[in-house]
Amino acid sequence: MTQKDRMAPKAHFAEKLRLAGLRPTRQRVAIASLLLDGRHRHVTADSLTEEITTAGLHVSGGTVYNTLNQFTEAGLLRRVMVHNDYSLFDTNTDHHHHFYEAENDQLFDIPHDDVILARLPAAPDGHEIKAVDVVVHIQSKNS
Amino acid sequence: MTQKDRMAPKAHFAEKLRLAGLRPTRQRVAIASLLLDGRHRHVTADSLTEEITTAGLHVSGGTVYNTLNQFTEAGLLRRVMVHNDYSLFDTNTDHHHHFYEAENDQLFDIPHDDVILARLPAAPDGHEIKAVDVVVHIQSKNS
DNA sequence: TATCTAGTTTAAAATCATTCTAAAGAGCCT
DNA sequence: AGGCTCTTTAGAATGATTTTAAACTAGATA
Repeated sequence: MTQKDRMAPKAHFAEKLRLAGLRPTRQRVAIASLLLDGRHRHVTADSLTEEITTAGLHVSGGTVYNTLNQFTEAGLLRRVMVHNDYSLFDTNTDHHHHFYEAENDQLFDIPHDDVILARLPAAPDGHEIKAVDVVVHIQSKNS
Repeated sequence: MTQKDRMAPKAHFAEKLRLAGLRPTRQRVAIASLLLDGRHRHVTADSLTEEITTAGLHVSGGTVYNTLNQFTEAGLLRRVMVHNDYSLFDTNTDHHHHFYEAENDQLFDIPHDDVILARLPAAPDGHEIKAVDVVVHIQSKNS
């Protein structure tokens, strides 16, 4: 992560979107510059809308949802499955796992090498493994 | 799994519910006898309602949801997180993992010893690990 | 640069799983 | 049986997400 990456201009994100097969519209570039700046975090449609508003911009609700789905499909974001109240997206698309604390609906990344899968099943006939998600459910000790 | 288990009478399920701290109402016993007969499968509120109807019974929608949640809380069922369109419940509460095929929204159990976690992270300070869920996402080879 | 067209955005309505509500019903203790 | 609390019920409400149809725009073409 270089200084240049963090300070990347709109053109940088437009290019990133083109490479992902997405037309770089004003809205998508705006969202990309908020989400794809290299910082690792977890967002929801709601929290992203807040960020957009805070940045003094406006993007319709439908577009926020569409964009999150398109970015995910394009591999720019990753959907994290921990509950089904609403969708969570991870700006870190590298292979990693999560801690999930249900009490406070909080999600934490698990440090890179802290999970080792010594054995995995073979995929069923005619199938191949696309990804392996490990979710470690935690709770505070005094509960 | 004995013949007796499979043919268990209502009284058996009523007792099971009592042990779980749930008053054995007509509806709960009916649902328990459908779901807790020892067969391992995955159900949704919708598929369960169908089963109930097929059995010639009727339980209101709200009660189906309540019951699934109560059974889960009591440890009689397990909630499986693979997508967030609707909730999936597993009648197998033993520790095991899953294959998930998004294309057809299909879930398969992973045979008991086919996943070995050789290393797990320590839970964050003040927390303890409650469960570890592994979901292996698969897709058909020709896609 | 003007024009065209397919892809996008928009606000609002629609969808759909799930939860809530208030009234009627049923366990279960005495 | 009487009574008290927990449950069930149908229907309304909720809330995240998707869809709609019309207005707009990126980008290619003339």
